[in-house]
Amino acid sequence: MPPPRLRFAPSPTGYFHVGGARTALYNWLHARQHGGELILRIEDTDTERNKEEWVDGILSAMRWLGLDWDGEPVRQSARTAMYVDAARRLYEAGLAYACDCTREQVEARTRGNKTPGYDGFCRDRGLPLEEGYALRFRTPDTGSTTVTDLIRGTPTFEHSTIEDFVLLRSNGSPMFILANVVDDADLGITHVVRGEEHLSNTPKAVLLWEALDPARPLPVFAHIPLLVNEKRQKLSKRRDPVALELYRDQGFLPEPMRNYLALLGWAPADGREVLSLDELLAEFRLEDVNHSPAFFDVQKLTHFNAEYIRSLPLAEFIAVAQPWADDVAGFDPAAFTTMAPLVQERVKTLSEVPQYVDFLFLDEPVIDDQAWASIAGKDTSAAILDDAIAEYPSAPWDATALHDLTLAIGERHGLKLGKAQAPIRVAVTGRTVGPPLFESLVVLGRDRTLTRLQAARGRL
RNA sequence: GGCCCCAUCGUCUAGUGGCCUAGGACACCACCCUCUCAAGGUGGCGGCACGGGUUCGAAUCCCGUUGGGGCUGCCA
Repeated sequence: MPPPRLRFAPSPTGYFHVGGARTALYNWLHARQHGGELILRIEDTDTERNKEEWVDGILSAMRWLGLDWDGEPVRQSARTAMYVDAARRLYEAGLAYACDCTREQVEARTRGNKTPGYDGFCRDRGLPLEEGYALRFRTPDTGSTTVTDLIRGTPTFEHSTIEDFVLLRSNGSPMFILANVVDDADLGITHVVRGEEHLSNTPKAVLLWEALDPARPLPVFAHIPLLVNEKRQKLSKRRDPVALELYRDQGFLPEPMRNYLALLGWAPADGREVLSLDELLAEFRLEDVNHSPAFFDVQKLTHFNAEYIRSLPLAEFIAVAQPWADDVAGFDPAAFTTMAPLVQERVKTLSEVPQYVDFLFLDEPVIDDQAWASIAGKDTSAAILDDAIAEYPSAPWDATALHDLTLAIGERHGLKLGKAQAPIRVAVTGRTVGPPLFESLVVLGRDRTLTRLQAARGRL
């Protein structure tokens, strides 16, 4: 079998969302695991809604995910002549006809019909193919078309339920279905892998494909289940906050995103969930993809992200996390490097990094109100701080010594270490949660620690 | 409304007629560990939408019902 040729065909009408990303991933996996090619085709035939910035967004999102493509992206807007030419051939062969009906006229005529859609009013009027007239495909009146789909089986559509659909708008520009089919044929596409929302349009595509070139074998179709929101509706660019870049900007890594997306609708034979790209490439099977829609669950994505972050070699974690910590005033790379291992095992997203280390860089910690209230309300807080202020100056400045010393201070006041460390943590970091305290104090230094303890004691 | 697709714990899934008293993961709860928080460990909660068939036997096959979704545009 010759290597397959796939295409990912997004339209630049909004930001690139996770549903598109998964479609791209499935296309990429199938192409690459069979030594085939992946064409990136920008479906920008709707000039009203397309924006160049969205095209850039698609390209950068693909690169971020690590999905490459072959050759230059194909721009449909640059291939209009080819679609119009195909339309003209259809018109001349009598397989399509010109139409001047307005939407209002069609609605007025067809109101109450059992089979909705265009009524074929212009079929035999012999209107010329020129500006001002739309071109419609002449759908067969009888018979049916069966779509052969790797995932769905063989859904059959009666021709009587398919209206004479528009190929060219009255301004002469091609519609999606025409451009789509002409391009798939011209580019030698062997597998059409796309979202299930296109399944209903596929018989039209098959009809068109056969009308254009009956000798050319049809591509293999694979309609993958939709990604849905919590209301089980198809993910929408406008409605749902699922832009890929949104996740990138929140500190999600591309690897866990890719891993999670692959598992939304597919699973390996055993129970593994963390799969490398190589493992996905080896084990993914398009024909094993699920049939039912999947909810995009940020909580599970977050879990994957945390797992990947923890599994990073320390140097790599520092490299990806540093830009986030760098935003904090007074950022100190050496101090950050020391704290990094303790931060790495705690953050679920990179955006959480600053809150674990900012106290090291700022002149004074930002004291969280709730955290302060939690120690201000306890009468032991002052005594703990007093003892620490008295004894820290002469203590060996290492984590073990500080641990033991603080443990002793706590016992003196009838507190376990968990309680005893609380006022010190809040005084020094401003928060009740954070990296291990005594390691933090070591990095902070004795002088700054004492200054903060005294400041907090004064505030009590 | 018409056409098409789909239906296992809250979520993602394993399951392709007997291995299922339905397995795993996320989330949630409890306990353990523990300087906070995580991580880790142990345990728990929780599901085959419903009704008919077929079969010695059904989550798995068939039919119907219900529910959800997609398409139905001179959007893609």
